[in-house]
Amino acid sequence: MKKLTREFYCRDVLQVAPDLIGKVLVRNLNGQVLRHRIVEAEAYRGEEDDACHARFGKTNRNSVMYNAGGCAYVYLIYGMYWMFNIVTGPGGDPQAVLIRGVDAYPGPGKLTRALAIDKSFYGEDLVTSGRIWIESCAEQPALLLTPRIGIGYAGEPWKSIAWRYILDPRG
DNA sequence: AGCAAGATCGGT
DNA sequence: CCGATCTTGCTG
Repeated sequence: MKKLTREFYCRDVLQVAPDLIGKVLVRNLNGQVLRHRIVEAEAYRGEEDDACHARFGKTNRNSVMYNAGGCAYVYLIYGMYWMFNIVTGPGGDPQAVLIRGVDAYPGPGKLTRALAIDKSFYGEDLVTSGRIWIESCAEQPALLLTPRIGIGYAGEPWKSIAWRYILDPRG
């Protein structure tokens, strides 16, 4: 189990997002180390992606998406759930992977609640952080692809593109 | 300065 | 299907 490096995250989001499935999200909660396998993720790719938070350009909320890969993009949705994303790409182009589920906690709002991830993680660097990072696993598991969830506001083709990656339950 | 909508979830 | 709950960013 090796901690993922900067190079892993600095690739295009369409390479990183599927590669994150099966990897282990590690959270050090005041000395208690929680480890969970990532089972669901989605890619958000650039200002031209009509579902991406950067579709209107750089704003205060999404500014961290323009960083080089490896840091966290955390935001509040519906006034009560924190969404945990990982920025990808070489920098300059806003990209991020939304972590939508881990083994014990399916659902993006549930996993942030269980792992105590909140606004204080905005911009946290997963390459150097001592409280959250990701480790590699033995082998790349089989995946299923579907369109992204909860982005009905987006137009075509963005609404229908299969940029949601799920661990294949059949292995 | 005001307001509508949101990358969700849990209970009817 | 609907309400909770509050930040964001668009519009005027």
